[in-house]
Amino acid sequence: MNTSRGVRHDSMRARNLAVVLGEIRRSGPLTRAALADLTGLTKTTVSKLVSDLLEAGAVVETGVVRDGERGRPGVAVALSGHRVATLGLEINVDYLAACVVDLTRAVRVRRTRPADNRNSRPPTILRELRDLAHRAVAEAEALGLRVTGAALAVPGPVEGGLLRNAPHLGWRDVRVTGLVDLLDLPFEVDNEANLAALGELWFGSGATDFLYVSGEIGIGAGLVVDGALFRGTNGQAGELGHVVVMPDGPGCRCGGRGCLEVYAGQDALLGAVAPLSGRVAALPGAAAGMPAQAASLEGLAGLLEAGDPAARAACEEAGRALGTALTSAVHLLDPGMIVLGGSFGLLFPWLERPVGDVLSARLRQMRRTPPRLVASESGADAAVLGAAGLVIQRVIADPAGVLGL
Amino acid sequence: MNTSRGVRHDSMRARNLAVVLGEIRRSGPLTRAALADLTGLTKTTVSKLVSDLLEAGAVVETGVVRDGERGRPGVAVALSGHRVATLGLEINVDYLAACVVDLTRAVRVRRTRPADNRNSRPPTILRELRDLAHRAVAEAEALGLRVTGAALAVPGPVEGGLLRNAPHLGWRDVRVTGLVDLLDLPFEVDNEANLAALGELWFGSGATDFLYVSGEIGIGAGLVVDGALFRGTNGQAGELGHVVVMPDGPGCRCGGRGCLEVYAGQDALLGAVAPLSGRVAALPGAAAGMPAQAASLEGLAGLLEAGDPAARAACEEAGRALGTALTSAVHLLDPGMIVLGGSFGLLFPWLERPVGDVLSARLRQMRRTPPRLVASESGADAAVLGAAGLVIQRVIADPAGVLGL
DNA sequence: ACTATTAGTCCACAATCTGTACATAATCCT
DNA sequence: AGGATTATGTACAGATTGTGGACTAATAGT
Repeated sequence: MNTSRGVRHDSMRARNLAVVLGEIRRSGPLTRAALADLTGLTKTTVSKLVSDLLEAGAVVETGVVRDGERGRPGVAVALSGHRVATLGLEINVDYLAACVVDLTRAVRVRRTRPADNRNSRPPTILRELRDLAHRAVAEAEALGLRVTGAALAVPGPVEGGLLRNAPHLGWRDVRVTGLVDLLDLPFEVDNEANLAALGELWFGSGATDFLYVSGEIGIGAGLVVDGALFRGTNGQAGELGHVVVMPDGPGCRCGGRGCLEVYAGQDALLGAVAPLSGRVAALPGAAAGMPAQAASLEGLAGLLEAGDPAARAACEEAGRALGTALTSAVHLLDPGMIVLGGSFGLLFPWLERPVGDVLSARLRQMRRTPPRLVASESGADAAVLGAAGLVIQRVIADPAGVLGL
Repeated sequence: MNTSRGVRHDSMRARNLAVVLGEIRRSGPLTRAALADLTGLTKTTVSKLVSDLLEAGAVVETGVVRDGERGRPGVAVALSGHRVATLGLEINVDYLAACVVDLTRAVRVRRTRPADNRNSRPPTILRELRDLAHRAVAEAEALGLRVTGAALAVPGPVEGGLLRNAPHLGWRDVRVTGLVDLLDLPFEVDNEANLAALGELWFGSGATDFLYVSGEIGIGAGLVVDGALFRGTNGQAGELGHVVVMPDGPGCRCGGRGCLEVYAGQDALLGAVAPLSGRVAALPGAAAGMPAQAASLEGLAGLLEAGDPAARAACEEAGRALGTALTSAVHLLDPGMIVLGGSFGLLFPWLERPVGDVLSARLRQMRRTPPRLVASESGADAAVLGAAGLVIQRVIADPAGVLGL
């Protein structure tokens, strides 16, 4: 627990700026009078705070609100997308990505670079990422945006700026904060599953309480409770992939046996239909030249569409394993909803029934209603977007500090 | 998400009172000068705040600090146990309990009343609990204490003042907030496992990051991260008892199969040595006239001490199941430590090895070190104490509101 | 004894929010 | 159409609370 600092005049003002900006963010364009109502501050105070935010370029007046009520109409104030922006970055197994998002969470710049990172050494990739980041920032500046911070998504658990273990990259204990110096920006790093969950929060359906299940090559999850990410004690919560499904099942690369990943990881899913790969290649969805993984996953989807019994059986088994692991997750984490993302989002039509069946059979008596099961609304870029969104959140939570008010 | 209110002068002051009081709580007796350093407030402000807290009876001056440094010695200020207190209550299967705790978290009044609540109807029990509470409050007042709030621990999940489902009491959807009117105090209700976790936090070893496992008749758990309880979306997180250990194992009363409770619940543990109950009764520990459950649990412990192979095998199996469920819990919740409480605390010597073996075998590769496994420091009264402590926390977090400053 | 150093208090001052008053701009009602 | 009503947003004086430097008090070192 950190030392809790007292409130002084300047921090009172800083807090009130954040409250006003946060309320504008949360409840769309609002008049000063409405803001005064919502925040409990007086109209006078709100006026002063809003005029500071206008000057800083954080908000804009969007025009007079004529709502049919009588009385003088107010002037609506909304977040401004013209000045403040943040940078999201991602290192994944087969690509690097960068994006710039403005204060309204509109995506302004997107750059992706395919790369087979399995065969590269960390310094090389970090150099490439830095180039990508610089180009994205330059592009944003050309649009008149000021990039105020950055965050990076990596496919593995992070502890103090150190990527602890990314088995699919073959990296262990790699320091990934070197970008800070060059970009000269506030910088954060976090697990891809965590940031993808935040991507779903801010760029998805609008739900504020859910467990986002990230089905990539490994399986991770990020829990969002009341709009905030739950990280656990060491920031390693949500490792759904190694929840025990069958205590004496087949061995897993984590050293355990019968983990979820053994039954529902991408290798397991694709391996189950491997004998059919000839057929997969012949399907129209499987274009030549694409990375092997993606082609195979699309191939699997194609087989499923075509009603292939082996593919359906593989999905059925993976789905039931996922349902079993999610049962434990629901009991322990108590999520408001379950969102299947990544490859599980793609395969949702074939996973929904087996997963849902297991969940409802096992949870029916304990809970009035088991959490709803839905497919992710955000796509493959959830993690980069979540990274940029995380920094936007920091700006909104402390406009005074970040924008120098 | 609630409307976030702006900060006004009075809430600034309220916050600063809380900051000062919180710092006194956290870092023991402190001089005003030390408080100014820690909070970032000036000596002047701290002096004024402290004098208000002194007047309200929240703190006392404990005397001059002569630390050998040169310069005028300061006067240490510490929490006062003389005026402010709170009430903790508990309904469990075989007893009712009440306790009064002062601001220093010293237990001032303790009352327990054995009762076989399995065979009673809610109104009867609630009436008895109210009597117990009134007697405890009267006793506290005789000590010069002012009881400012109360909390109640119940053996089942709570949603909005409603005890949803307490299978071992046979209660469903019972409203347990009726005590408020009579006591005329702020009042809260929560799950016994959650409050026992808080009991461990405030009355146990002093750790601030752990998963408290409550082995009662059912099995629950409460996660504490950085001194705060994690409750999940509906306050139902930590239901360790129904984490899946073996997907197609024996049926559980929750409607699932192979839940942890099936393998390590009290019924399972005692049932495994049931054929030996004749021997149990003959052991010195099992005095006649005690409630059946307690006698059996002690009996089991007696058999274990005596090296009984069947009892040891039962513990071994339960321990391995617990280890399996805890593996999933560690992956999902990322606790800093695991504390075994309730009957698991009692049986710790025989559980430690099997649980620890499973945990370290399954977690070794994923984590530098698996979370440490320890027995609870607090006893059977963890939940009542946690309830009273919860209200104390409320007072410390908002002295202005509670004490009327 | 004298000096340096630290604790705690006093008082004038500064920062910020509040509350009332007022100009402004709609709708409602006759 | 015109006045009454109602709501928005700003101005100005006032209230609350924290700040900062000066001042007194109490101790250790020289």
